[in-house]
Amino acid sequence: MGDCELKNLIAELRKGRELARQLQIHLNLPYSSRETREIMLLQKILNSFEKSLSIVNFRSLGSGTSVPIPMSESLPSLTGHSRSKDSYHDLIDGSKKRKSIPRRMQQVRADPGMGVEGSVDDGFSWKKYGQKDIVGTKYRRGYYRCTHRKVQGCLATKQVQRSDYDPTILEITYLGSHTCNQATRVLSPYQQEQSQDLDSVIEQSIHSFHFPSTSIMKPEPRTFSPSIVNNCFMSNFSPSLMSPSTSGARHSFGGNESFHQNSESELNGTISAATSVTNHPTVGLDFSFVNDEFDPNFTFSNNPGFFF
DNA sequence: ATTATTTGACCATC
DNA sequence: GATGGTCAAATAAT
Repeated sequence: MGDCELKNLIAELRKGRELARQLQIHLNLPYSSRETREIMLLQKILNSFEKSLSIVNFRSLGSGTSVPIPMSESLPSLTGHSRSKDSYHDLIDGSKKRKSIPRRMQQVRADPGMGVEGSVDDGFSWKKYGQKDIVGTKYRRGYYRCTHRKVQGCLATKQVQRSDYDPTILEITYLGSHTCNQATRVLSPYQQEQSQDLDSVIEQSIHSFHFPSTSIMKPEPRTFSPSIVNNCFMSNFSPSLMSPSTSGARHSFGGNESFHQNSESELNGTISAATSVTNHPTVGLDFSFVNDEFDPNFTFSNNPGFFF
């Protein structure tokens, strides 16, 4: 498929997706008052568009297109408050653009009965340092930091919270980039490049639509994606990038992640990390990577060829 | 005994 | 004052 055709196809898919979203808005939510069937249909329509875009974009990746993800532009409502003494937040406070936080969210689906949130083995070792009840959400949020924070000064943290809509989904927000040797271990430069691409691709498989309770309960509407990255999509990737298991996590929980750099800060130069190459079958998991609201005006200065 | 997690207090921000 | 993020003492797990 030529570039032109591909772009047209993507443009059409995006148009369809936006129309579906508009329909969603015109249905005059809150959803709770709507027929479940309507909601489900609408979600299916949106999911179809998202899947299509994911597939198409994956193909485009095969042709060498690499895609940066505007995660730092997203999820403003998640930004929350911070302590100025924290060096990570000092970075942010230095520039007034809070949205430039290297923040990344993904959703991980776990089979019922699987480990507690936060025990996900995503290839890095984390230490829990707190948990908090968050207003408007059913489940408390767990706070984790890299276990190498003390020794190596790694500032990477993550927040894990069970989804209100689907308790089997864990919403994981990664903050900051790993500067510890976890970030570079095992992976060869080639693998790191691959993992970056994988990360980019997965980010594009985002399915953005408003979930009812979120729109109602949170201060600002957020967009979430249901877990739709299907097996077909994921199976296209190298298993070595799929399932690390070198951290001390006790629960068998495969995953993949990498971290986007903060283009404006000292975080520059940190290496996007993926997972170890330990090859465990990814069982009982369904990963979904989440982005915020689609922004048609968003431009990717680093990559003019970016589609979504 | 050591390590990890939980919990309430504290602090910054809004 | 409400909220979210972090600290550190208490507790639990190994």
